[in-house]
Amino acid sequence: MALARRYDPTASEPLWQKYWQEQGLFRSNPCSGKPLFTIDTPPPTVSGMIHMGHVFSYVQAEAVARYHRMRGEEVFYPFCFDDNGLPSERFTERTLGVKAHEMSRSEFVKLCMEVTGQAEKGFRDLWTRLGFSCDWEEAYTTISPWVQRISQRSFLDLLSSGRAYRRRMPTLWCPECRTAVAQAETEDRELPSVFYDLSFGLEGGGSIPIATTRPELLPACVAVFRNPSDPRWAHLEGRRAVVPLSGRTVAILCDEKVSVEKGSGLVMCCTFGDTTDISWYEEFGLELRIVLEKDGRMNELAGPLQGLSSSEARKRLVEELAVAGSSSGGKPIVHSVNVHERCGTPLEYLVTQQWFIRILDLKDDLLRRGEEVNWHPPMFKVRFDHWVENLKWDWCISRQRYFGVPFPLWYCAECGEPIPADPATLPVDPLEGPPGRPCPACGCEESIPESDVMDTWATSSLTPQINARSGEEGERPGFIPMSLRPQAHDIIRTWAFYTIVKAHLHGGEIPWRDMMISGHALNPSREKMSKSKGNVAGDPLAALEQFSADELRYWACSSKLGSDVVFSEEVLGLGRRLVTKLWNAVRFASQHLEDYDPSLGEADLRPFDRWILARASAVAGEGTAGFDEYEFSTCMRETETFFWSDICDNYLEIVKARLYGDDPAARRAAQQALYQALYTALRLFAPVLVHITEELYQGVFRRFEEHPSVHTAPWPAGTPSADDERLLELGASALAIVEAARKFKSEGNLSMAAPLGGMAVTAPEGDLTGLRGFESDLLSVTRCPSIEWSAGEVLSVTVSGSPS
RNA sequence: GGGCGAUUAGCUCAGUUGGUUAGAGUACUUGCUUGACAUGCAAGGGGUCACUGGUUCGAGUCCAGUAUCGCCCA
Repeated sequence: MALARRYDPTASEPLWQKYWQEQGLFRSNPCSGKPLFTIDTPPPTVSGMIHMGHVFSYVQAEAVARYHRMRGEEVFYPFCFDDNGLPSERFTERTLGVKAHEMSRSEFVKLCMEVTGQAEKGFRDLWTRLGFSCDWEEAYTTISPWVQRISQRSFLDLLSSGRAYRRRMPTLWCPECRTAVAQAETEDRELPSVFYDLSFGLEGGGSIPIATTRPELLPACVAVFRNPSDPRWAHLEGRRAVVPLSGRTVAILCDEKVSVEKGSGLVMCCTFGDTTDISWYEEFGLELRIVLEKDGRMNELAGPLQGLSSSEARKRLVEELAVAGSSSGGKPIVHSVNVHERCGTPLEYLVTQQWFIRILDLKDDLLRRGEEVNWHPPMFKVRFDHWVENLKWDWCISRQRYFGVPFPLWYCAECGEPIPADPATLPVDPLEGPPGRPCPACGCEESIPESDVMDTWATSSLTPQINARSGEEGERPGFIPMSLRPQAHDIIRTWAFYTIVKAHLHGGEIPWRDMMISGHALNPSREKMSKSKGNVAGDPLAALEQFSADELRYWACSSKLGSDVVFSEEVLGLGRRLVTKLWNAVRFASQHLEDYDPSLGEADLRPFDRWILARASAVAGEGTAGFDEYEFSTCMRETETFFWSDICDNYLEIVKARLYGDDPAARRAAQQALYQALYTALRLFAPVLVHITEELYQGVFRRFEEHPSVHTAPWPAGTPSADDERLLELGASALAIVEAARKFKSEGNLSMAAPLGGMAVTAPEGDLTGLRGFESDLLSVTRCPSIEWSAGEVLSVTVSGSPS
């Protein structure tokens, strides 16, 4: 069983991945009777971007899965892909250089399937190379028919319970993607703009200054507002303003929402420039003047500007206003603009007909659900709470797009009443045929299919129901709430939030008991990596050419849960160092374990042997406590110290004399403790350093153990006894004696192998007997002929050199 | 503007409920070819725990405020 002189991860890692796959070690078996630990893996969006951020958070969750498997739990750990939806569409458009609206829906969907299928293969290869223990038999994609069926059934349920409603109203609209979007899909960006000073006329003579960043919305202006407490404009009471160029007149109204400090204290209200405009429109019953079309271009209300994009229109209008003397120019500013997170395009507010899930009335319920979930680390619950408290819109779930789950709906051609699909026929695409039943309201036989598709989150918020096969053949009762949702903190407002919404609406429960929230991987300049910023460092596949999977995993698990971490080659180098050290230490130990007999008990163990086992126990206890709180880095740190410092630097050096010596009992005791200590360290490292630990397990430990893999071996339980506590104290004192000897040699520029003349040790009376038990090992490790013991207040050591 | 988090050795970070002299790795210095490993081993130097107040016998830790940075939401 001699191990090679060097470990070659490039050759070994794929072999073990293949071995696990062939052995089916990670297939979950619901009939095993073991306690279930179910993981609601968030299906990554298939948009062609695999980056270190994915590796970072998915590896952390994977290590947790391995830990629970070793704890003897039945781990359900599926993998999956969120392939439907806008990100995939944009990815397909980008990859193939096509535009969705330039072809039929079915043609485009076909292209999307091909492109995402390719990308999914890339993901799967990457996860395999990282040594993931997910159950590929449980893989699903959100576009697959049975997932669509669950998603459509969810919609029909919400429709019949009155939660889903359709309304024509101002909605967030992306002119680039030409679809409605939800509040969660927007983000604020600081963008440069110009604050223009316009001059409005007053009916009956005079003029008033109005500042705006959006002069192109002048044709949509329906009122002017002032703050009622602003004395400057009190004289405008009851008067009307004249809109420049067009000469239309609009009312001058009062509202507290007008900022007195900003601009001139007068603002124009256009339908719609922002959410304030929407609230004024609703509150004051203003006229609706829509000038922007769904593609972001001006319509006939804009007169000569018709057909121009809003930025072109702005330019032209500013020129015309200058000529007409209605604008005195503007000053450049930087302000925060609400943009679509997928494409960065500033959002418009258009009046369109959309489907919504009513959630604004559920804030209290949702906050309570958030309370029921265990958040790790807890601070992220605050982010969830704030999101819920600040919700402004019901959840808009309809998208004027193509590659998504269709609404299972038609509308009556006569009265417009929705005709839901028969649940038995799901999944359906209404574009492919009629509903097969008449209008429930008027009996009319003719129908118009709904051509919108659902928001991708409407489906991916159902991952617990998908994993539970809710309403499907092979339904898994009692699956919800699942044990764990691992995810990164950027998708709390989307994935976590929507999933909690759906679990609340469908089952009146929480989707999972625990959440573990990962941080982000940062590039070396400490910036969040994002493709749009072009600052992505460390492409995972490129990194796997340079570093082994275990090294990457070491990096991902070396920081506290939830904190953002720099992708650092330095930390990867530490991982490499540790893997090498593990290899060398176990290789050395294995040379002395040829004749190891595990059946010999612990009766002959010497104090240092008992000490290293007590340390193993203590470390296992801390590692276990860490993993139970999803703090994998605690386990890694403690185990690394135990392995490197206690086992390698101290214990191995101490027992070398016994291992090489000719006292069989002393040697057997060292073998016993060495084996147990290393086996414990190996298992504590196993969830993270998955390949090297398996290689060492198979090469050295397997012939003494019954488990086919280190990853199915039992997790070392740490239950230090009272005796252990005492041993740890005495061991620390004994090591202080070793340290004194080493210091003596180091200061004398001597080799550690140099012999000493002798040592005089003073120790507290109560420790003396215990310490003398360490004597023979102390003498051999320090190369010292004898120790003179005496009682004293505190431990002190005097070393004398060799007389030669 | 509101909120969350961070600030500890040159660098990257630990520091549990307040309790001796604040730790690790790395970098640095000086040694050591020690019967696994020089990707190693030993020893050493290096910190006003961001700042200002407060509570306490005692504060890196608790409280209030300030500054800088990051993130989330307006």
